[in-house]
Amino acid sequence: MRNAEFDREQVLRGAMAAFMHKGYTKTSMQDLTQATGLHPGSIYCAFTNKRGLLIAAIEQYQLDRNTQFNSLFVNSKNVLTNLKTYLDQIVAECLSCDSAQACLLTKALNEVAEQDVEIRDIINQYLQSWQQALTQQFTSAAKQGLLEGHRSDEQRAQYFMMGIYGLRTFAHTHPDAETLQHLADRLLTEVCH
Amino acid sequence: MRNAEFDREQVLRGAMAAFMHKGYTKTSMQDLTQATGLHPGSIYCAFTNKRGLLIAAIEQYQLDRNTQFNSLFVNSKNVLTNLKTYLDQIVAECLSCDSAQACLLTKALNEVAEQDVEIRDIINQYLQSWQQALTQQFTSAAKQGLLEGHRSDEQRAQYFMMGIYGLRTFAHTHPDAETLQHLADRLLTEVCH
DNA sequence: TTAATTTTTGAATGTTCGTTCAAAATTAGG
DNA sequence: CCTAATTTTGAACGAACATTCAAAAATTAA
Repeated sequence: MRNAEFDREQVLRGAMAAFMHKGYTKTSMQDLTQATGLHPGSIYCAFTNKRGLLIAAIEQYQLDRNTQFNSLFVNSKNVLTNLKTYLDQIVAECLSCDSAQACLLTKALNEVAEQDVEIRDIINQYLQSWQQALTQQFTSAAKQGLLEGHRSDEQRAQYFMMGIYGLRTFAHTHPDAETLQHLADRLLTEVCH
Repeated sequence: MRNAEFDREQVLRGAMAAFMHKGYTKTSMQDLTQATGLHPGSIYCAFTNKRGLLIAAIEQYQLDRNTQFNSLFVNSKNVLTNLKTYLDQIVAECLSCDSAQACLLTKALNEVAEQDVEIRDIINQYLQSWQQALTQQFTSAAKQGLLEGHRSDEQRAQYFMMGIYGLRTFAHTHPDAETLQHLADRLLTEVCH
């Protein structure tokens, strides 16, 4: 008997970074051996193939994002303050120069989802659970009397997600703090009215 | 002497469809010979290489979109009515089953722009001219007294574009007419306030 | 009709890709 | 301290890839 030597999370974060930087198709196994520190055989032993490594990396990404999300919203602050902090984090991410600019879920959704139903379903499921988490926040905000208008919490969450998707794409052409921050602030204002 | 036999626009529309359907990297030259009806040698003769064909296809895409945009906005109707029609067209596009669901500009921006500065600059230029065209429409709308609030026309155009980007991504997970239409209507309402 | 020029054709090329596999290394249980 | 079980290693593999190129076909000008 023998246990695997590598740290699974560390390996997956390396793969995540590679996939986010180059995209799935353009990331070669050579890139992945370098990014993960694993030899080809080990990758195939642990993750079946390149596609399996992507799926595992997407899962890890979702876990990390979930942790980040929860740690932001478990406090007792005003929900709107938390939502603003959340958006500010995304704006900062869009402006950062490392390859975390893009969301791996939407990046993979754009690239492989049209060709691979199984991966699309996995990503859709993660995005759906993200939407539900956001909906809960708007429910809390409503209970705190922070929202105007008569839209459902789900509709607010959907509009919010649409805005974040758009913000990330827009950042490609306008990687400018002031512009992005203004759009983000506007989005938050709008979604609460 | 001899002129090329093929119809350039027809060839580029075929290439456009292939790139939109499979993405740049996953579209093989074999796919492209089939989509364009041209043999490899002819493609290389006319467009230098696969990358050159993408650039030409992107240019054609922008020309087609521009024509479509102008033909919608040259009429004398209420600008808001035109903007609504424009959004409705995009919603319908997102729901269509053919490979025109995605915008080739943003699709290529996501896939190759991080690795290819020249293509990124080309796409950014096209998106910028689209933003300017939208800004003009908001300027017209303001003159017609159709807008409330005190945001600049450019800011409205940017928010509008962000919304469209987001709508297209959101459509991947919610390919549902009612949901998308609601988001689009909300976007238009918001951008005018 | 001919000659010059250009495009078309599609097989061939070298490269890179994802994947495999048998041997070597490592570890845990008995 | 073995032995069985599992992982690691990295060279090797066939397939698929973008690209090339020389011969053939087609067009135009003379």
